[in-house]
Amino acid sequence: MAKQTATGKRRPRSGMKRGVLSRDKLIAAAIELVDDEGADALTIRALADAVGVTPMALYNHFSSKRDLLAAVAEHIISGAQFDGQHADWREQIHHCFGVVRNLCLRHPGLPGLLEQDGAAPGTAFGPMEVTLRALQSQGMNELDSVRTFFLLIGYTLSQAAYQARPVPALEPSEKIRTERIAGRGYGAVERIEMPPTWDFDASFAFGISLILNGVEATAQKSSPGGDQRPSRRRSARKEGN
Amino acid sequence: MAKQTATGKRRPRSGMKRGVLSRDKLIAAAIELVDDEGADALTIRALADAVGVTPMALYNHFSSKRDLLAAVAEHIISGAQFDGQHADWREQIHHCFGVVRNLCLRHPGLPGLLEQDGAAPGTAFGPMEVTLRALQSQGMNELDSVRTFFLLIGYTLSQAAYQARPVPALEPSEKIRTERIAGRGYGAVERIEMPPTWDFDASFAFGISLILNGVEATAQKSSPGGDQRPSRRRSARKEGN
DNA sequence: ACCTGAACACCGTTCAAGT
DNA sequence: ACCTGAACACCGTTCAAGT
Repeated sequence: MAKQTATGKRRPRSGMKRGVLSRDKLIAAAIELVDDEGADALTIRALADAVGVTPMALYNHFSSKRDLLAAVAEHIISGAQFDGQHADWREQIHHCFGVVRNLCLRHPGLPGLLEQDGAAPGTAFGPMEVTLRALQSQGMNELDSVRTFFLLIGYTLSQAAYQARPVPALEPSEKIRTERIAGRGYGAVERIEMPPTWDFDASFAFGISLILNGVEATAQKSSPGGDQRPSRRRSARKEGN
Repeated sequence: MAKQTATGKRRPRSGMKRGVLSRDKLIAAAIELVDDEGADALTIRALADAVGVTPMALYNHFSSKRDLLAAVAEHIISGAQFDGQHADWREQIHHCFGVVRNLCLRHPGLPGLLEQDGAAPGTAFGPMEVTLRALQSQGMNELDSVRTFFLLIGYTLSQAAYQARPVPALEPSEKIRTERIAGRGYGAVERIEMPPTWDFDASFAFGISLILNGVEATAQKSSPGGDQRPSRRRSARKEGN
């Protein structure tokens, strides 16, 4: 489980006196807290309480709460395998963001942690690597593959955050039903007949598929006519939209 | 500017004694606070201070902080025109989410408010209406158009939130450059040569276009071969991924 | 009906002190 | 090196009281 300190600062080089505390133990306790009671339950004081220690003791292991949050997020993510080894690039991306999503659902606090203060450092590099390889294997240029990665990760996190809300936040279908009364001039919204319960899995799969269809369509639009440089596959630099 | 009280509870039916306070004034002050100092600066106490009153006085106008946040979000959104009256459905959607995005950039606290506690009630109905109409005009069924709406709104909010961070949170390009050293086995990530500054506008336009390309491609995939019901255009119910 | 004042149960963090 | 204890400057909210 490799001791990679996110800050890289004060790694205890010898065998730490007698592990009453320690970064790893604190992170484990923090994850338990988040999983059981939500991201808001992870406070310095609550964590100190959970491990039977004074709040200030934590500052020997984390320089701030932000540092703690980043460490928790990184620990959760570092255990995941985003590369599904699929031959098909579409399956590869589907797998990758399925893993991201499952991580978020298993640890409901994760999206909140990632959005916090920009507490995700090298954290997103795993999914990014898989995505860039998959897209560039289809001939997409660097800039556009990074943009597409942001599209995929943004969508995935926002949907997972929505689904994993502490109080289920009204499922979309019920939300619509409840508020529909107030709707004025919202014909299309009022006309909707939603299923009794929202199928988040199917909805997410649909969204990713649609994006991947968009990738294929976008590639077809830019390549057949205007591929000026015939040599390497890393051509097609610009092209806004 | 219509007196629509979000809660619908205690609307002061007569002309309010002498408007020292009032929901509208408080909302205006709250927006100013959020715009100037970020979403975190909007606290009950700070708002009370800004209008020269005791914190508890606010509870005569809002039942809780959540209620206040919802009112602020709704006021910001209610002033926007999401329907650009474009004939082309793609332009229509582009305009709609461009407006959402501009709202978020002009009021940096907005994405935070919307993600909060599910504080967006009928708030999303404007963009939803425009999107559903546009998509259904292309023959997309109800379920899929709602799913696509969630894709569009999720992407838009996540990108705007990222861009509008209090401290610019490291632009993507710089983030990559800074962290690249630590990257192990992230070949594609390390190989990236990003432009000196990230063009958020172009990136967003690319993302929306890609999604719309995906909409067209998805429609083509489901209609030509397998349209079992020839009658109405609201066919093609299922089709997972 | 609207506002004040004191208080409660929380936060993250600093500082000085112990061992 | 690691932990404690008291304190500071904050939160949202309740409760009792004023007008």
